Amino acid sequence: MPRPSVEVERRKQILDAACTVIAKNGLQDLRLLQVAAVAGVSSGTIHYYFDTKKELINAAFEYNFKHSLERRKWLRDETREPLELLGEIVESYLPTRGVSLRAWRVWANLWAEGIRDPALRKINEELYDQWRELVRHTIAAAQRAGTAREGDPELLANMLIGMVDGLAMQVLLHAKAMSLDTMRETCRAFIDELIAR
Amino acid sequence: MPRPSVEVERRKQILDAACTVIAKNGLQDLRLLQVAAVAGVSSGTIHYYFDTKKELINAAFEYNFKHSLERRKWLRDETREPLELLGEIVESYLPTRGVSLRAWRVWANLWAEGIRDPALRKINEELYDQWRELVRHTIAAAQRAGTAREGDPELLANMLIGMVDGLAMQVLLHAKAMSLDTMRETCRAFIDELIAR
Amino acid sequence: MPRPSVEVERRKQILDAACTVIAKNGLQDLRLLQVAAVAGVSSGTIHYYFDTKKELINAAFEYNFKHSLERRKWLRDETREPLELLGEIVESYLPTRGVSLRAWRVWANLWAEGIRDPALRKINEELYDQWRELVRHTIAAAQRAGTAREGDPELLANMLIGMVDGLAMQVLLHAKAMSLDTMRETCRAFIDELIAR
Amino acid sequence: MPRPSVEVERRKQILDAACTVIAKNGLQDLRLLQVAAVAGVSSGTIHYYFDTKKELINAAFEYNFKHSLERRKWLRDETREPLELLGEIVESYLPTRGVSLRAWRVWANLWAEGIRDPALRKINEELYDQWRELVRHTIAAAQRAGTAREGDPELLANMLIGMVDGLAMQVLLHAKAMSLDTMRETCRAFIDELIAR
DNA sequence: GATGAATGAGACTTCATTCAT
DNA sequence: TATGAATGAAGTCTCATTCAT
Repeated sequence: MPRPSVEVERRKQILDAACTVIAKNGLQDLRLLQVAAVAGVSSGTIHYYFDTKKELINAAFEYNFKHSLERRKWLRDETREPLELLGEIVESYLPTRGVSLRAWRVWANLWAEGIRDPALRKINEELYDQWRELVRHTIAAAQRAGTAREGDPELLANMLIGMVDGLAMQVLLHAKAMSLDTMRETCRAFIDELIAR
Repeated sequence: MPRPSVEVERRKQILDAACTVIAKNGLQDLRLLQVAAVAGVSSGTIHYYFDTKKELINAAFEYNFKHSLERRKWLRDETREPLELLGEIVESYLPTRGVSLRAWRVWANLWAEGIRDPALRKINEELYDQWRELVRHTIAAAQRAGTAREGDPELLANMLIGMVDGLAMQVLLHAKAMSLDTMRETCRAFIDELIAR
Repeated sequence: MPRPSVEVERRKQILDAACTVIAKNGLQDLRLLQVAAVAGVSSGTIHYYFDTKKELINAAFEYNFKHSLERRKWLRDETREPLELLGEIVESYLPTRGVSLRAWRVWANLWAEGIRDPALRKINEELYDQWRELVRHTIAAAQRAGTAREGDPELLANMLIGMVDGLAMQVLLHAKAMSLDTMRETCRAFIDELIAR
Repeated sequence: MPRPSVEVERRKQILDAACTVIAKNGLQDLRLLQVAAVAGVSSGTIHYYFDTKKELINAAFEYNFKHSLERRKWLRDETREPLELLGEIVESYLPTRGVSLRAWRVWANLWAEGIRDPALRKINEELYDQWRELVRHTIAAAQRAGTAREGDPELLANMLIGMVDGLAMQVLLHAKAMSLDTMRETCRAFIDELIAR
């Protein structure tokens, strides 16, 4: 009596555990036994759902990506004031506590590994495209609404996204000169002083 | 009869090989035998100079960092026109071919690993501090020279550095929407349109 | 479905193989691969049951000790004539062929290693205590039975045990002046001429 | 200009260091680099004097043996009262502090290793023969002097030597029931009560 | 669906030995 | 004589993967 829901649920459970372990130990020190322990299953079960370690890892990166999109659905809100929305978009991308921090740490591993792995590059590109399109669209809306200056919205979007990504790495690395607050203020200033009219 | 130059030279040789392998294979797939092969020494020699793999890796990251500074000494040139110099600073940080690309790839691995390793965080911080100070100082000089608008130079420096770091990751990952040229134009635009008067 | 007997059985199998290899090669030249080969398992299986080589070795010494006790249970026989029993106790401790010889060789390695390892010292002490108590008790019984002279039974026990241990080493080392037979006669003489009335 | 005395001296220095390391670490954990360090020479020098590690070890055992004889020359004293001398012979073989303790620890390693190595067996046999002959001769002298009972002096010598060897091992292993004092008393009692008239 | 005992390839590391100096 | 940098064979240990249950 196959119960597909069980399989789907168990997969999620394992992938979530994998993300937790990647965030905590890095890809370098990811052990399937530890993923199994965190997921509360046996090592055999991991292989029942994923043929190889590589497959699990890539699926975990994909899971982390999908999860990020899911969490940010509400940012596609055409009724909000664009510039205000832009602020919230950035806010939602800050490496704060909890889920967002775990996601960023997983992402840092994807970047390092993606240099060599086309599958991971594809995942990165998907998120990057969506994230850039969202920002670009919101800036364009602000320009139409007259709250943002003229200027190529795609160019501005790339600036802002690059800034968020680069500063986030410094926050993750606990650079003294780049705390979470400083990052927030820096991004805010970019919006308020260089994008806003 | 001590041959001090031999030890120093051999260390460099091994560290350089390690950087090459990190850039090519990532930390994940770094094998000491491959480092040995690239360096043209035996595996025993690696351990003669470095007690453990971890020690070698950290020393390689340090080497990569010191090497980067060395290569950019000439950017501290007080006689140049500041805004022009700022352009060259950014240009020198682009992940172009050869040495710069290798350095960036090594750096991406340091970022992923540095989340857990305080020693690597320290290396990151040192480079970040120097890089930020250089950019801040150059922007301030441009403001004094009247070629840059008013505005907190530290804030602007953080924006620019974040941007470079974040966009560089996308270039390294071959994101279709962020080629090396697009990155260059984006950074140039930030300087020309938002920093310059 | 747990198969508890499998784990216990496999452990014994490995420990027995370890004793065989220690007796044959000494601790010095004990190779895990050889233990694995003798046990008929893979090297991985050794590590599945014992985290480190050291742990295996100590467990093997413990196993050798427990095994020795097991083999000599029958010597605690209150119905036997004490002096005759004493003779058989000594006889059972002679480094003759087979099991006893292997046990003695393992024991010689424990002695050399125990100088530094408290865990091994403890094992030595346990056997020594039991062995001394058995001899002391038997001598006392002989005295009560009137077949042995007066004299502190503990002192006599220590003399006899020391003698057995020291002479056994010479037998193991094939000293020309101390064959197995000479050892037997020497110990017998001690019992017959110096303990017996 | 060859100065043979230098070579001889250096050899002794290395052999003495080897004994110290064997006593401290056991054969198991003897490292040539550590012997070199204790001897105050380089690892290369060790190999200048000894072709292989095995050769050094065997020479060290030989050195330890010769050293023991040297230290006990004075025990061959025909003018002393035999029974008293016997007591001093035994006393000189107790594993007390300092030199004697080191010698015993080295010896314990020789025993364990000698089971397999004929060269070491030979060293053991030489000491054992001399030691037995000395004890036998002294007991015989006491019998002739009328201070010892009748009885085969070789048999009694073997008993006493076995006892000393066996008890010494327990002292080396810090067995609670066999302290140095208890060993001394046990051996004394054997002489006073079972050998002496 | 799930387990976990067992495997074995492969990695890091050690260390006796060599040899140019 | 003596050094110590360099070697590389060999060993321990790890861990993804398999498979009988």
